[in-house]
Amino acid sequence: MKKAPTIRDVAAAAGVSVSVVSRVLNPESGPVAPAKREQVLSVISELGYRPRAAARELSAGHALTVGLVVTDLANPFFAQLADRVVWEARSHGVQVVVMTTQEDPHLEAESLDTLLDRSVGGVIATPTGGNVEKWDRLRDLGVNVVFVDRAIAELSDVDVVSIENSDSARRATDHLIALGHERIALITGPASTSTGRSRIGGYRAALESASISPDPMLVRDVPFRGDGGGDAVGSLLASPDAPTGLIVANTAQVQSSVRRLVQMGVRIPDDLSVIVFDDNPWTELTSPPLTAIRQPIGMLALHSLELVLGRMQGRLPAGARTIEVMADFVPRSSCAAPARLATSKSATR
Amino acid sequence: MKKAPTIRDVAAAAGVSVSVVSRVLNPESGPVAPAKREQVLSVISELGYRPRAAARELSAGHALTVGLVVTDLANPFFAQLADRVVWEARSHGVQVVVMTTQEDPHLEAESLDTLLDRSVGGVIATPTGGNVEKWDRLRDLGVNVVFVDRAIAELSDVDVVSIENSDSARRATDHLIALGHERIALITGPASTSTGRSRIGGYRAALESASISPDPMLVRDVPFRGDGGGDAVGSLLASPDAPTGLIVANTAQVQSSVRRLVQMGVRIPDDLSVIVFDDNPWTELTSPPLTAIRQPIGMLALHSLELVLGRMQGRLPAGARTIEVMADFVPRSSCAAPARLATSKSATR
DNA sequence: TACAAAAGTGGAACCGGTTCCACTCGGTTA
DNA sequence: TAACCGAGTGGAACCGGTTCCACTTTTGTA
Repeated sequence: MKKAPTIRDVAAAAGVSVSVVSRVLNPESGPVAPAKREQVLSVISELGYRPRAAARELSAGHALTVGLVVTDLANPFFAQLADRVVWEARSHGVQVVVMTTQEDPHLEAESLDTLLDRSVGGVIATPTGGNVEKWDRLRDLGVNVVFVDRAIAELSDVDVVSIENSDSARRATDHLIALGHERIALITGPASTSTGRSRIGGYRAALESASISPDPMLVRDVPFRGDGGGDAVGSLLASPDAPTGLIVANTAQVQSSVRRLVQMGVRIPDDLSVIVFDDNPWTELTSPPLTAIRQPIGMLALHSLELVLGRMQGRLPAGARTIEVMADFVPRSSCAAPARLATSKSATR
Repeated sequence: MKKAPTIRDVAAAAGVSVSVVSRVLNPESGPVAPAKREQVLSVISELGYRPRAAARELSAGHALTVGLVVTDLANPFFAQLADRVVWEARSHGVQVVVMTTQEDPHLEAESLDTLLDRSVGGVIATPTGGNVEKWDRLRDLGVNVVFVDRAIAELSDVDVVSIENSDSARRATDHLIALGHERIALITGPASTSTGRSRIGGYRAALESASISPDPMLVRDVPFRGDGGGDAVGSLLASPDAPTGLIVANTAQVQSSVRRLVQMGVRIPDDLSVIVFDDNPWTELTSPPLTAIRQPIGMLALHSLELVLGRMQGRLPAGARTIEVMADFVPRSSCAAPARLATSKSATR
């Protein structure tokens, strides 16, 4: 087991001081005679020298690393987000430390402490909603924070990147209304999250424009974890006045909801028209392929990273920025006009 | 923006030397009087002191970090693997830096250099197959390497964790043979990978046991990236002597293959019986639900991390270890006896 | 030709931990 | 009572970079 060369090894081999080597490594930090620069560079490649990140971090006070804090990578949404973030970060020479919270504020707090130990320059996170003071402390210590997909009401001065939640929910609802649906159910994230509230808002706005009076029983805000989506589907369809259209706007619950629909043998779109917030590749392999709101995950990742890196390099003006990107509406075969039969059936009960 | 307290701040506030604080932090490194220990601990919690990871790394020479090198996190297999690795690592106080290679040896090499800069204690990787000398150099510099899912023939002295590839392929093949299939196609990973070869081996063994002569045209080893699976499906089914059974044993190509089957309107299992190597939750939401070989990803993650951490702590005997875990066979509705019609149709051509 | 400004260089402190070592102080043992 | 041992402590070097500063050598300008 060999030992990796250090900057002093390089200096000695090149017959210069460590200062010169360091200046070759960081060109902005001072002048070096062209001849010596060549000399040093050749010794570096000959020895295979690479500067230790830890040493650089120690003296710089912060690392060229960003933390990515998400619920879990088993969720395709976060997996793809992580994939894009890692990819973009790489092209900027930045590493990504991934932490998962399982939607548990306690684990989230632990993750933030760990990232603080590591002196990360920034954090991209989908916050659980707790730990308000912890996020504040993090920012106070100079860590740049960007929330993605969700925001926290109590932390209004944090950068946020998300899709246009209200607009997306509105478009999905409008689509069903245009097909003739009047009883449209919405399964969405907790009303305590900005995402949940905005999507409910967009849904309500669409109903109001169509002069359909909203039925609170048709709106189900379920937690991001657990089987809340499936349960909501079950209880919605068990109702005597069951909906003819369903929008699953809680990304984490799409799979659970669709699974329940399949298990119950619900015929789509005959019995129920369905729109899901998910661009999982498998949604078009189900039968029928599901009409979906596709979140432009690459854009979310790109903007998040741009914000974090921009702040880290101090090239962004002060003041929190909110970036909302458009989501795509992808019509497939899971929506149709409501069946006469279904309408009369619910009417006769 | 405040400044985080350092060990010297703690020492000063507690009226002791930094040595004492350090010994409180690392109990094995020396004695501390019980009274002073209490004193120091109380100052630590009062100041909210946390040791900087970079400083510790610098003097220790290596970090409490492991690198995870996979193709991409958009692949559910790697996403779940990463999820479990991150989770297990957390419970050991270890952080995970994720790097993706896009199956490109050049990007892989870059990732390894980066991990070296970061002085990671270990690397868990799905190797692309190239960079043999680079992997060697990494190990030579004291980085513990564990390959997961695949091995590299040229690197025989590296720990490997994978499923029982041969056995799994054999079981899938046996299942189709038992149903009466004789023309069974196999889509698998490149024959240059251990995984690909083992699965072909298991498949051939099953055929031989049943005295079915293998047809080389029915075995397609396609790259992990790209649309090789879909193309293979297309060309297999276009053949005058098309198979009645199909095993997709290249995890990365399952989605592409199934997509093509759906696009071509192939009736499953009437026209074709299908078994996939994938435990993607969506495989049971397709119609029909797909019979699958489920890789115990949690086990792969657990064993990989145990190996890496075990080596890092030097509590494992020398010599490479190979761990193969059993995969589950999950029968669903995508397999049936071959249709007479299909048989006669292919016979009449 | 004289002198100021700029380019180039190396020494040394510093970042925040860990660890070796010398030292003091009590209590045992010969 | 002297020699010895171990627990407990603080000083200082060290890990491998970066950066400030003092110093020497060019170069440019009056």
